[in-house]
Amino acid sequence: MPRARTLRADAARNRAKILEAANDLIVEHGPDVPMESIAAAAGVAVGTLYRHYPTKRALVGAVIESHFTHMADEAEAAEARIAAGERATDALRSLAYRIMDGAAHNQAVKAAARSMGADDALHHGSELQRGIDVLARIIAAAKADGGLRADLTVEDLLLFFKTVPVDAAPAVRARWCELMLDGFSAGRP
Amino acid sequence: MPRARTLRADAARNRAKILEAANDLIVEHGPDVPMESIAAAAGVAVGTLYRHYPTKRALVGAVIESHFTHMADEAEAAEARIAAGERATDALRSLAYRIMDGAAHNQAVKAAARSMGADDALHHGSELQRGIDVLARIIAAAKADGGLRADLTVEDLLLFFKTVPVDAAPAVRARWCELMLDGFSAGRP
DNA sequence: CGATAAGGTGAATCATGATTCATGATTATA
DNA sequence: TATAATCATGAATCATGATTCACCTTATCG
Repeated sequence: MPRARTLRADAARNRAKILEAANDLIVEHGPDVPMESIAAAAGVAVGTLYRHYPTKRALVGAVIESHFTHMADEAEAAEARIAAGERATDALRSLAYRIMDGAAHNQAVKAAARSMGADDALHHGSELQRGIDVLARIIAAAKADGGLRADLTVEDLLLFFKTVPVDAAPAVRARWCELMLDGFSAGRP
Repeated sequence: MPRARTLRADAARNRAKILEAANDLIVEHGPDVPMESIAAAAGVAVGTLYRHYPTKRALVGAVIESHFTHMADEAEAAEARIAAGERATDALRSLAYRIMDGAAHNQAVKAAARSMGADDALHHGSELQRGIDVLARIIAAAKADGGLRADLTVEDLLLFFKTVPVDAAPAVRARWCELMLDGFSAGRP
């Protein structure tokens, strides 16, 4: 998705560095990282931030979107493994674990978004939708092989990702994931 | 728990109004409600806030503590019902639903705490501990009557309360609770 | 190699919000 | 009721952080 037309080489480089720095700092220091800090971390001046992203909200939105991209890719990879013969339920399970860390990060960024204005008004572009679509197919497949409770929906999965304990230690997070997935599995209604 | 000595009547009244206003506003408008707003909602001037709570953090801490008190009370009530003959597993289940809304609120306030400095350094006084102790006894009882997976711990429950989807609609929250509790029940390991 | 438009810089501006403090009420006693 | 503590008030102070803009740099292309 190139801009109007070719972006100058250095500009493209800076844009990437900014996005990365924004992600890192927001994840690590929470919603209130100053734009100045992000600029410093990216090795540019504030003005440059604003050339690429007109407001802080826009920057945060871009970071979120990049997470959705990552998650959607992860989901597609899982789907590919299913196509290659892996049991859908197992693929979903490992996908959940894989996405978890990404989701944890995403939540941190979402918090940033919330602490500003419209939290959900932020893009929610096609990337999220792409991920949701894939997820729906995987869920259907997992139900078909009998590993998932029949009433589980994509929304449930999304809720799962939404409630990932962001600040918990990895071990705690894994335990949480285990409990949650057990609630998802067939056996109960 | 009286202060140094008797608090002037009007002062006590204000103190209560402030705590209530702080709770309401933080829950509704998020971590960044200005002290001015809280003061206005409580019907006092900012200076009065500061007479009762030396910093914003202190105020938020007090609000959190009051939530812990509420939750601990709720847990004790559940324990009483068990003593009165209710099945422990059922009591735990309904307790979870009961605490959920309170926890949702509490999370909002915790977010406020986090957005400032030390999030866990805030009190965590005896009220939290009281609740934890009761919870532990209820869990033991529920395991005894065979309704709970054997490896469930108090920490798991705490994690559950910690991850309540704060901003979700009540129906969504209920669904989430159902899924989670199914993960807690006996049947899986 | 220039010319030039695209890109970068960072001090200055502007807004918001926590916290303080000199001054004016109220409540609780003697 | 008179007086001393206690409280309450809110404008002023101070700090922080987003955003802008007039002025330099440099990539790109003939």
